[in-house]
Amino acid sequence: MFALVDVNNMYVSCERVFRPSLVGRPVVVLSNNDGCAIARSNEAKDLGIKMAQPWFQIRHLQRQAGLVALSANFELYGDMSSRMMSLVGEYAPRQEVYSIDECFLDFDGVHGSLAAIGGDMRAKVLQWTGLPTSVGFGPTKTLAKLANHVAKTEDRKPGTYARPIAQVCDFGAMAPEELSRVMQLTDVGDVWGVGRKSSARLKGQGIQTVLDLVRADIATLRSQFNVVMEKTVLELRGTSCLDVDDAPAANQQIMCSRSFGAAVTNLQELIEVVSQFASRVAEKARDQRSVAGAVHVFVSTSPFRQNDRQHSPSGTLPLGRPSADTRVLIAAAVRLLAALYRPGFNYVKAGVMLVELQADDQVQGELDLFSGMDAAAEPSAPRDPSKLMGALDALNQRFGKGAVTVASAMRQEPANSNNSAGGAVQSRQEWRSPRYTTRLAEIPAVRT
DNA sequence: TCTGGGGTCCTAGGACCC
DNA sequence: TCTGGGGTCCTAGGACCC
Repeated sequence: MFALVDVNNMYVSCERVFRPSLVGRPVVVLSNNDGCAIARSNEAKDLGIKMAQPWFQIRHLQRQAGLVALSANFELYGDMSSRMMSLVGEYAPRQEVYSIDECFLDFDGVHGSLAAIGGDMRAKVLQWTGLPTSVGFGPTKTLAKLANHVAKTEDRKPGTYARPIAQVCDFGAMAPEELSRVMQLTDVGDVWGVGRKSSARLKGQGIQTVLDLVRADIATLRSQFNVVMEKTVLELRGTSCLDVDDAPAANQQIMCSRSFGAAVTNLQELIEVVSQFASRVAEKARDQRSVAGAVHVFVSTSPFRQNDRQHSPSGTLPLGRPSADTRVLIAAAVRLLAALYRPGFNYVKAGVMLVELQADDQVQGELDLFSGMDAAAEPSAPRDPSKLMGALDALNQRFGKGAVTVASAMRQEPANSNNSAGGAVQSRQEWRSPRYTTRLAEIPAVRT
């Protein structure tokens, strides 16, 4: 039996832990540039705010409906997440952390009432972290996901399923006819793995509900869609195709990209920001002990600025030898950028991606053809990049992000503020809360 | 004025091989 | 006029997830 545990409205719930006055009010958390709503409280959902809806379309609700907007505080959410995950992980032999706010648990071989265990989990996470969670159990991951969805829906809109569903929803303990009824009352698009496109196509064929999908002909679906759809249907029927993955492999790609606070046309500013991104992906690569075989860079104008000429080039540069050295990756990224850049365009976004990643201890060796030859002919490759980069990471760990950085990732001209990363490229973040749990200086004060 | 930032997997089609 | 029959590998693009 599998469980899916997730935090209700994760980012908003994290904020409410430290600002209880936000409980009961419509709250949204905004994306990096205060651009869109990426998390919504139930009250905000009730106002009709959609996921990823642009802020300028809903800002009037501040006055009209008392909507509160907060800038994303990922440092806080990440820390709250690891607290929640470690608590929940105690309950089952295997745990797969699936995203920042949810995990699968494998309860194979665990005895006792799952509903009781689930209730205990929720109570403990709530008491120890302040975060509200939902729990779903099912004989497959897809069913556990669905059970979780059902529990959450019932919590938010009681009566949806005619007969009440417990706060912890266990499909394993449900009579078959009751499970069918629940499936009949659930939209096919709510199934894990059925996205917008597939949902529309399925509905075009008369498959509206989860029950319709379960009863559809699997061979036909396989030929019309793909193996993913086939597995989804098998899982909904109780045949487990997906296992809990408690030792996920290292990422195959590492990306850092961002929209700018304002459009940028100047190459020098782009070089700075691309250098910062390259520096960040280099850190991430070293963190998972990988080296990259190639660097990919893109910049783009805004499709929303209809009067602007559009230009969104991208390119990939293979590295002679795989590397996670910040200097090597910045140099490659900047070279690419210079080749992609055209003057006169309003760029609003850029990104750096590392691809062809491999484990840093499995890099193919090289025959040193230069040894004994003209030393000046050899490219000035770093002698022992790992040592220097290790020191860099240690310093930044101890003294805070950005304490030591490569010069090209810094502002080239005196910044007009005391923030070294200022300028047009700087993200807007008007309403970010303190990083209560990860910075001593921002720890909440308790009055006595 | 103002529109997120990460990732994964699958498939089709082209290049290339013998 | 008539033009084989297998394979593999790579890439771009699409769909999906949160």
